[in-house]
Amino acid sequence: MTCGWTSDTIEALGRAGYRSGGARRAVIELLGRQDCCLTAQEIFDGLRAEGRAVGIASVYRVLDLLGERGFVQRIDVGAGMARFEPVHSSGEHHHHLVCEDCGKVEAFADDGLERALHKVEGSTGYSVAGHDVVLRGACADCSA
Amino acid sequence: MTCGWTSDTIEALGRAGYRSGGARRAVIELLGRQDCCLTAQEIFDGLRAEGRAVGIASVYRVLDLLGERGFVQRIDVGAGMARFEPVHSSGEHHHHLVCEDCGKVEAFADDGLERALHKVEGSTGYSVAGHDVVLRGACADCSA
DNA sequence: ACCAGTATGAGACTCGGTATCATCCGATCC
DNA sequence: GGATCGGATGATACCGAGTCTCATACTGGT
Repeated sequence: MTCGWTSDTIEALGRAGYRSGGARRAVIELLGRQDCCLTAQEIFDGLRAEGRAVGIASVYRVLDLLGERGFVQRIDVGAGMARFEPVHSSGEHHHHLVCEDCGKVEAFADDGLERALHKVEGSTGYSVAGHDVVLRGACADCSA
Repeated sequence: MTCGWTSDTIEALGRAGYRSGGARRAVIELLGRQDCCLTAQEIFDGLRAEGRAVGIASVYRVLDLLGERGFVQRIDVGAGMARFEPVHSSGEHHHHLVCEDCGKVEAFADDGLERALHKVEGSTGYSVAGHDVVLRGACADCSA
């Protein structure tokens, strides 16, 4: 899971002429260890917890850069703050379920849905770069 | 388009025991005249432009109430602010295309997509209350 | 080791959204 | 119609996510 993304990303940025400062590497390594989306604040806290004192501004800077370059995806589940997650080069790709009670966010993937989205995207008149799907509801725990 | 929603909503709130103050009615009437989503700020400005000096707090209060009751849907297209639009009782329902260049937001609807979503929703383990789909890309004008 | 220029972190700042509170006004009772 | 009660309203203080700025630290090349 973590395997390739972290090193691929660091390498690709290196090739693109970016210097490898400590903060950028730390954020990328932490992101590479995740399997679902994190908020900027969670990344900041996670790094502090590891004893790596990055500035919040650097976290946003790195996320911005990675977003531009397509290495992370920005996700908006509507809680007033953005979430970020690694984009794996395999093209594998998922969407999110949000529990409106406890705030939990989970991932799901569905081929039928992707096909339907792809079909729609061709007929919009936009050149569509990406899509987000968020299902809102109550998770198994909360609906009990 | 505007037809039923405005009066339906005002009536339903009346039946639910809410008093019909001027600000609430003004917000509902303005929303009823729209065919796509507005930000709270746009609603606020729109009402000021009409000479109806509502407070921004009232706009949010009304949107909150209408959201709870299912009369408006809150939409997050990721520009750092929420958008709101009327939910028509017909069940008719659409999603959004966002131009990442100019920020324009448009609506689209697709039955195949709805079917695919519905199918996924049954298999998640969540009791899904709703879904949002956002397609991001460049509109016809901007991609030219 | 030196230099040029990028990366970083602290903190000020912006702005969407929320909370508070005194005042207003609509509905009801008389 | 007028008094009264309680919800509705608007101004404003406040909060917090995210951005901007700038002095300093560090990287990579020489």
